Amino acid sequence: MGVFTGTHTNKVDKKGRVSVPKTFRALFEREVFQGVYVFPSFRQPALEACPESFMERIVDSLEDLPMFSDEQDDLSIIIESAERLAFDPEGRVVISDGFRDAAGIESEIAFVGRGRTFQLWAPKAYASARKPAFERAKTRGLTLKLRRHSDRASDGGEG
Amino acid sequence: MGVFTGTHTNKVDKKGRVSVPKTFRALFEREVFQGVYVFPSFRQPALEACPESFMERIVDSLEDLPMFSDEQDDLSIIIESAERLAFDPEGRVVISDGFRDAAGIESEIAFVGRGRTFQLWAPKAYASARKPAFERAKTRGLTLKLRRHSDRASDGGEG
DNA sequence: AGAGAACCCATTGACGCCCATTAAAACCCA
DNA sequence: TGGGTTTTAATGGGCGTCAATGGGTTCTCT
Repeated sequence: MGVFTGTHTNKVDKKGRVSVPKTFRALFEREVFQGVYVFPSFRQPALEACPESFMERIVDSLEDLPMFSDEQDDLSIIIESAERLAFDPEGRVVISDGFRDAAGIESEIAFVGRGRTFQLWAPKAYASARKPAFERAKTRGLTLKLRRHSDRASDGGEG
Repeated sequence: MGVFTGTHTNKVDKKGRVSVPKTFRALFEREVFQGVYVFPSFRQPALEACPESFMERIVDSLEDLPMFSDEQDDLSIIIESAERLAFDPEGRVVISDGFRDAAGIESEIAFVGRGRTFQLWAPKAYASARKPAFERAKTRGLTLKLRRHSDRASDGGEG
């Protein structure tokens, strides 16, 4: 299946195009739509990105919230603001001016793997946001309870 | 299935390549991706390494935490900093400059088995980190409660 | 017709692939 | 059990391919 990992920095050209890293593009092979869905993060000065199948998962999850509830209303902004960007023949996408401004992106974009999704950052902003996160992980001694081996993604239940 | 055990030291060449011990590589036979995922440890001056299946397990475990939560954000640094390194035809991988610096690695790398994962150390650093750990285990009389036999991670069992 | 978008082509530099060599462990037979 | 042989892992370096990049051209829609 594969996951988005690592941080890869590529250049934005005059036309606003940027190459999506090959290792990321490889995870789109089984997607019907060859391109990414992008929307602004409301927690960080960055953009969130994912394949179409994951966007559908978000939509489904939103449907689990009560219809007409404040929560559903608010979170729906993800869908409302999401742009659908197709790859060009060389595997590039065009980031709109509005999105670049929102993330403070200028001449370079850092693609940050997040597992089933990834983020787009201005390299500097990412560096300054990541450092404290690493420190927190170190000093607070963060731990992660691993799923048991067989406990596959099947949404079954937790151990 | 097999586990990563023991400590094996190999040389790093001018290109930053290092041979992954054959006994370790043998445990990748059933993996789709022939290579390792590597990320800096935030507990020790070393690098953590694992097969893709284990990295997916980490991703799945992170998904058990709420999307957009602080906790998920902080722990995601594992995935964000993880590099995906493919084996070359001779079973070597390239360790980036950044990673070598982070672990103080120069001309040699010690591969340290950790069961389902393994670590990469500068041999000297490993030697000096291991001694006190062994002493602690001895003096504190550490014990381990074993899982019951059948309590397998029922991932299909062995062929 | 003009603007914007999608496509095509050329360049280059890093990385993956291939071959040759060395070192060592496993094997075989006396 | 020892010596000799064979296989295989580890190492080193040269070369080709492809991902990333930049620019130019065609197409489309208003």
